[in-house]
Amino acid sequence: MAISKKSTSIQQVEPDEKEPTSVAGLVLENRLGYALRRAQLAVFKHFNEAMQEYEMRPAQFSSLVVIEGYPGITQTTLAKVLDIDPPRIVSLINNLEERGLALRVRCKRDKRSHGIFLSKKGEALTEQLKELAEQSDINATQSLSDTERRQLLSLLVKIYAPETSEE
Amino acid sequence: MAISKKSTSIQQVEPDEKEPTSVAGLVLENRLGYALRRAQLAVFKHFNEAMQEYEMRPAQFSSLVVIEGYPGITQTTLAKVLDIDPPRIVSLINNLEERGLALRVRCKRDKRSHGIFLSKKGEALTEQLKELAEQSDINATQSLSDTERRQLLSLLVKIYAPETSEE
DNA sequence: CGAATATAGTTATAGTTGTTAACTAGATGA
DNA sequence: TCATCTAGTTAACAACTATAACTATATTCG
Repeated sequence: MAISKKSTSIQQVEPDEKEPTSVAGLVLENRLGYALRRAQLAVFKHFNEAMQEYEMRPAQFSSLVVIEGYPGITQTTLAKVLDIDPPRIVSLINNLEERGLALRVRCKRDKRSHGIFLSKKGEALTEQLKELAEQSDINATQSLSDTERRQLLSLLVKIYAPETSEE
Repeated sequence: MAISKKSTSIQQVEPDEKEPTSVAGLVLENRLGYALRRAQLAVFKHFNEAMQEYEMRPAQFSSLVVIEGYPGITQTTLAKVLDIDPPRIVSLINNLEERGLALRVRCKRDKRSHGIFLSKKGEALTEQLKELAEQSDINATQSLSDTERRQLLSLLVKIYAPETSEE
């Protein structure tokens, strides 16, 4: 229950003596959304450090992985798979193309659309970065056992893609 | 393994016939960072919809909850607890203060610092929103059982605050 | 056929967030 | 007292996301 203090009429009050430094004991600790956000930021921090020398952002890496798995995928489909808006795909692919990692190939049948492919260089880099990313995930979750990590992954997939996780 | 296609020399290629619409079967499905991000976005989406009529953003709500738990907390400490930068706190508290939900009280002992308190209105709203938030989390994770939800929360806390979760 | 409609990709824009540097007022300690 | 430190603030800026609108092609259907 809230601590009643007639807050609105207080003029001069000492800040609380206890100086908390974590969310321990607060309702926040029981909020799934908050915990997800904090955990996500912690894991991304590791990822970004691991990828720093490759100048690879999370969304760029995800794109590489999807393109590797579906060579020739169109930009629209890539946007659907990654659940991001089409305009974001443009600069994403521009960037990968400028760096010689991916390339657009105009589709013969439907000249509006492009198939996206990885270059040899892109394929090689993707292979390399996938291992880095996996290691980064493990480092970021060292307080978890392998079993716990697998459990966590399975629970998360159930949340964001409930239909595909029922196999 | 990557499908070899001599990508760099291709001029005209049909996009793949299969049109994937999810990350099912891809390496992405095994990436903890990606799964965390997608799940977090999904849960936040529910939260934002639930809070829409109150114009309450995640960080504002988190602040309310922490202030409720530690009345008189200073802005610096709040920043530490929420793990955000001090400049962000300023506009956050400004907003809550403008809306009559919280108030700064200059500390007698150290006139540089402010204790932050909830107003009566802020306390009442926080109580109300906490219930909304909990319901929103449950709605966002309907594919999870209560046990799974508790498991997930405990795993997440282990990641972002490993020391406090060992009790 | 050809006009209306729809789609893929793009551009431009702006709102929102997070980051950094620097400033002010007050505190601390030699 | 002077130098240094800290709490809070301001301002500038980089990054991300969302929206609207434009182009070029494709499709539908009278």
